[in-house]
Amino acid sequence: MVPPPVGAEEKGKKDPEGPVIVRVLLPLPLGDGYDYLLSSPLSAPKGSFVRVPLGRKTDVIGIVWGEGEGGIPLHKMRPVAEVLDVAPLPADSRRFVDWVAGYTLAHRGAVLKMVFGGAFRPLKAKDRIEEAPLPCGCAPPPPVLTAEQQAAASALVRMVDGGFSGVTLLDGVTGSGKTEVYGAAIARALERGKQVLLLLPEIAMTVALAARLEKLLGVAPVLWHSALTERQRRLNWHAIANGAARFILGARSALFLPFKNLGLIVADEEHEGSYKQEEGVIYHGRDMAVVRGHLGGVPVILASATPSLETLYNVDKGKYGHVVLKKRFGEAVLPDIRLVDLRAEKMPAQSFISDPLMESLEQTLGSGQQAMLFLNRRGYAPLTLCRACGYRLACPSCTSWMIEHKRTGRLHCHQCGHNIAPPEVCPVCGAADRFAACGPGVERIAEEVAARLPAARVAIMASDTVADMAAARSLIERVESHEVDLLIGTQMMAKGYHFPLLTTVGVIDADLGLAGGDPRAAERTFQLLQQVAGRSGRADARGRVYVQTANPDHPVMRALAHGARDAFMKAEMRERQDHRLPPFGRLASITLVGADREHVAAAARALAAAAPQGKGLRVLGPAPAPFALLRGKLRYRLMVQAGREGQLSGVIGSWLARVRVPRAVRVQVDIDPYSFL
DNA sequence: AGCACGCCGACT
DNA sequence: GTCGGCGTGCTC
Repeated sequence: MVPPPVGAEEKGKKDPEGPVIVRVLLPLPLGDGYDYLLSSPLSAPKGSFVRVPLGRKTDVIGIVWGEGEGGIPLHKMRPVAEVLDVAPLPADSRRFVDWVAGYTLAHRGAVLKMVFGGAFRPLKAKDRIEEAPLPCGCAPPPPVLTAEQQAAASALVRMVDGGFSGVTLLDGVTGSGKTEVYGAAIARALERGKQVLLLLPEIAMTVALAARLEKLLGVAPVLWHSALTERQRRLNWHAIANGAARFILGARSALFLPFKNLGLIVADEEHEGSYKQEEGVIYHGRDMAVVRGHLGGVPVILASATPSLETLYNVDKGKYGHVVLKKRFGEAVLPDIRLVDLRAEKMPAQSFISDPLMESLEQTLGSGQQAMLFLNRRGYAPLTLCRACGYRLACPSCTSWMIEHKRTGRLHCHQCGHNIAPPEVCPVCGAADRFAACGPGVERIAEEVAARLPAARVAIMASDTVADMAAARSLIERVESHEVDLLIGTQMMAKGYHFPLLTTVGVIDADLGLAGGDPRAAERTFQLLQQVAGRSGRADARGRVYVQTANPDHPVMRALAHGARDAFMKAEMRERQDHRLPPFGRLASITLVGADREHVAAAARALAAAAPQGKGLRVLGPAPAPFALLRGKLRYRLMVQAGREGQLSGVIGSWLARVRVPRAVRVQVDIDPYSFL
């Protein structure tokens, strides 16, 4: 710390109550905050919320992060205007902000912004809620658990009791009742007066699970996700900060909330790629949950039926505990998974449902049960081309095709949302009526079902048909109450839903996710298909799954058909080890984004020229990124490959600091990229 | 992130 | 002659 100017120092010596200089972190991407003067009678320990002037604004809220750092003339320093009547941000929350900023290379202030939850304002007096003890004695009776569930629940409860701040994988097959098992650990943490955070990868699932958990635990969870209104957001934020909220169910951003006495974190569906935040501060919700737990001395439960390879690796290494549920709950057994070899099926053109699958659908619906068809493609057809000249309708501002949607009657870009009316004639050759829809999307499958199973009541579940949580809820209810016979959907349908009457699942194109050079493709495809398969046969009737594939010998398909998850994961792990890919090595991607190709390319070259040398470090690229054009911006990509040891973030941070990149080119760093797109 | 300053094109 | 584009720099 640079000593304050002489005058101030003298004053400070004479008058211990005199002004002190504090470092205030602001929820803005300004780096590490600014120094402000704090004069008596104000006092503000670390973590205090303060109102400070900034530029022409007088009402910026920041947090006292430490002592002033000096290095700025006293006359530029402005005074703290007010110390807010809000509990200071606890030390573990502050350490978490520091850690995440250091790791992700985001501005510390940008991370603090997440702590503020987007809309921090002090509460009005009438909205103040005092900390309320849990209503005792009115908890619902604990659920009836199987012996296997009981053993698993006891192990997790012991972890909570022991105050063991480690990570445990709750590894239970689909339909094994993981919720009831981790529910026991949540109940115990609540009994002990602790706050519990339950994370889900997507907000669409929170509402359905909230109702189930309230029934199970007798406590309605406080929700935290991006769809809250500003008032709900403010009330929930303060309830979490003052401890009134005990049980919080949220999306990944909930990790940054100012918990008063957090005692347990559960990350459900821990393998889900949607835990990865891909914009702004780029982080993986599951990994940061582990960090948050570690920094707060809080146990963490990761739950999944198809754990990620990284998590299984940590189990193998003995770093994570492992609690296993091998059996489905009650009478249910795991579904029978059959591969349908698309090379051997003689399917007519424009037909995508094979005979074995169609027969099974007829039989299933005929006997009053439900079925589900899975295809991870929205819209009617993924590609529209001109049969006269071969031109493919593409988005003008993205590297992507325009995708026909019957629902809107338009062609949509799935990257930027740009949409157009179907053109009358080919924009290249002028031919009329020569456009051909190539391949199926969920709408086209619905069309085929309507033609071949006209009596079936069909619903489509995709992000465009289920725009908000109310729509998702109402669709789920329609399926639950058997107003729908056949559900056709994309991956949003794969997650956690429990439809007792659903016995048959068809996977239209199991090979879809395997194309391209993504090293995680096989793992992801396996997890997704296993989850989809797991929607079937969750009550007493055994489920049947038809997996249509042109690669029945692919390790993913063989593993699915034989229920050989562990062997498949072991083989994947060897592959990763051979290529020094995560978790055996580390990756970071650096993407340069800008409107001017020359500027972006020049910045990428400059960065590559200054690349760090060193032990086990490799910098690949620059090359045009997979979506080289996105929303009209050009994208170049560098990949950094490193060994397991070493400070990857630090190395990249100092590298970027050495290179001057014009402001018109944005630099996006993704430490531990999940998707290579 | 916002906001101001500053230097080059088409308008009352 | 001005209104306004967004490139650059600053905010304790």
